[in-house]
Amino acid sequence: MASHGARGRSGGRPTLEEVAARAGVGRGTVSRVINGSPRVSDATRAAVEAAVAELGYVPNTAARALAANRTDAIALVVPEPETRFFAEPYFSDMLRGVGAALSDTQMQLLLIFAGSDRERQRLAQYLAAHRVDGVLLVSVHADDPLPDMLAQLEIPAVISGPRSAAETLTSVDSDNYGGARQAVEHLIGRGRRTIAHITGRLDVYGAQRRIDGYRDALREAGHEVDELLVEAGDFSEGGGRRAMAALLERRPDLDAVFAASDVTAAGARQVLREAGRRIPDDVALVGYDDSAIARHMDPPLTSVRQPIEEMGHRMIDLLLAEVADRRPPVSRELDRRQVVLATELVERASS
Amino acid sequence: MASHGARGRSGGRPTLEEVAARAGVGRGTVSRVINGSPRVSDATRAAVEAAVAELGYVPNTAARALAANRTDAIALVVPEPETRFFAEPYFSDMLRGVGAALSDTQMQLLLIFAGSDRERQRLAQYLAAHRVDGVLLVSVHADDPLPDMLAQLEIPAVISGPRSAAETLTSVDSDNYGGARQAVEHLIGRGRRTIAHITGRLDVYGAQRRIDGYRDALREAGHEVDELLVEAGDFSEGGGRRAMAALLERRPDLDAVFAASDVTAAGARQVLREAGRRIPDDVALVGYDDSAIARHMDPPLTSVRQPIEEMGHRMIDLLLAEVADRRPPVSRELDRRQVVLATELVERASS
DNA sequence: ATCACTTGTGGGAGCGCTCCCACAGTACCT
DNA sequence: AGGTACTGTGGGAGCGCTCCCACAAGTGAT
Repeated sequence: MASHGARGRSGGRPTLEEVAARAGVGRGTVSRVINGSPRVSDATRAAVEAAVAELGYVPNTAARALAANRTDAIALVVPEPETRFFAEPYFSDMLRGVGAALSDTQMQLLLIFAGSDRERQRLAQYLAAHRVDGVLLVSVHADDPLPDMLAQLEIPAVISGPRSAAETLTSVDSDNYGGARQAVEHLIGRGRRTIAHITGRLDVYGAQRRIDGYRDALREAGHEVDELLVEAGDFSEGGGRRAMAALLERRPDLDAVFAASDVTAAGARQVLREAGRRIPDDVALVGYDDSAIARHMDPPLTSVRQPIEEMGHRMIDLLLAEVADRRPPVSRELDRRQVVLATELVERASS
Repeated sequence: MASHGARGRSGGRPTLEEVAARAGVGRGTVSRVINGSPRVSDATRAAVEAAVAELGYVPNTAARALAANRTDAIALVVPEPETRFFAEPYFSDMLRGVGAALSDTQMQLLLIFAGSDRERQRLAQYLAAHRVDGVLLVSVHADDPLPDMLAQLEIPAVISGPRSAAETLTSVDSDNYGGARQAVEHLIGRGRRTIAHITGRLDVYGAQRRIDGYRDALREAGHEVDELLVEAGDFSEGGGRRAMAALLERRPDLDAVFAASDVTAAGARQVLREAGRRIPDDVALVGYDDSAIARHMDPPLTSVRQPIEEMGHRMIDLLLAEVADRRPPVSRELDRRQVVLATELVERASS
């Protein structure tokens, strides 16, 4: 029944106090040096830094968090049932950007899954406990209560993909409207006349914007918009199959399909093949996301690339700025609270 | 120049003390209830729980961490340059299992990237600061100093994929040897005679085990092992292309290829196509990982599925057990410190 | 009746830091 | 000479918890 381990024993990790003693200064001064305060003389700073190095001092995060009421951590909240989300390359790319942006800072990244009800409840606890300084929200649906909860708790948050045109949270998104236009204009440029669209989930704002882009591109090119050429999908492969089948039934004369995701396009491709349509000879196909699937599809899929990695980077930048500012939740210049990044069409053999 | 916000103000989040006052008990008693100590009478427990509910009390993590010298957090360390790693479905699946296992606990998940030197240095600081209770190590190379560092700091750690047969850390892995055998036996069963192997990175233990499995399967079937049929890859697509080209040059008569990853197989497939070989008619192709790419390849790729999600789950279970045990770093039963999970061959049109 | 445990409880001490007030020292005005 | 301001510094108080000691009350043996 021996007691509690190395707790409190000397020989453990050095504390601020010990560094102070070693450097022959007070506790406050060491704290100032550690935190980069300018109000320290050069000589003192050097002495403290030497002591820190000699002792191998590393600040105790918990103590700092308790005293300063901040955590130096942000959370990336994944509200999807994990299954859906991870299958997409979206996540990996986003994480890459987030990681890159974070590696310049002292911030830690917490990954929080909020798919199931139990997980969401735990998340609510985390947030209530202010266990993180800020939150990154990805892939949120229109009716998700999470954003409002964050606003109420006054926790800085940045969302990828606004829930609507009236999004109140700071958001970073790619230009879904412009991306869709690029895709459709490309198809028109290739001489396609009857261009169908398989949409994403209709409760996702970005999917709506892609529909808008699709319509406007057709209109401006002088094509009429036939609603029989638009079929709802859900970003999934199965959805792509179902939608493609419906479209072929309604408009067997179609000669191009713009799908709201690469996975959707993969589903559509299967149905087109089975129906004996050649790609791109009979039907041109364009996807969205420029995922690994697009490169490996047969034929390789033309796709709209979103700068997801950069989006992750920008989200972090904005979030850290909000965390740092803290005070003015309203007053700040509202200019760049809604960032929209350009997309790029990657042309491959499918169109 | 107003001062520091809501610090210390009443109306903030309730503390243990306030809950105690409300329930008419002492601080210690509330702490006991919160932490599920059995040494509390039922009546008192009920009173405290009521107070907790009424006040919406949530424990302050930082204070708890400081007082108890634990963090209730574990880190998932990704030592690869992020680029490589995330491209693989491996990561997503692993994360899914980890997330699932974690959602039953109070533990948080920290994601730490340790690709660049700066990141590695930060990681060392984290660990030195004991910012996490345990560490999950994925995808570690043979010469990585990380595991030893963890051992020295006495931080519980579990590694996915042992670095060698003599791995000292607790590890969870899939049966690379058996998986390779499955693949090769399958090809032999299909009547293939001249089966090549494109290996993974040779400094990865799992890749070595796959080579062993490949060789043994051939031997036991009475085939001779021709080293001209083995070419080193590196798990990447480019590596697959290079290796395939080399193999075709050396042994143009080959009629099957077992690639150490799906991505490698994708590279090999391109070269085979360009060389005019039909899959599977002329050359059968089998990959490893059963990733999304396998399903979407043309033809769909036969592949060895690893239960990566389950691996993530098991890793967490083992890690939490180590964290909970704490004391006996040596004495514990050593039986299941090296867990190996079975693989499964997913047959598709490529073989 | 006394002793020896056990069970449940209260509250002091202390975890390692940040914040801030106090104050010595110096510089520059009136 | 006195005032005012600023710079650099030390250290008290306190963040919200856990750990543990002390102790009251109950239980059963002697």
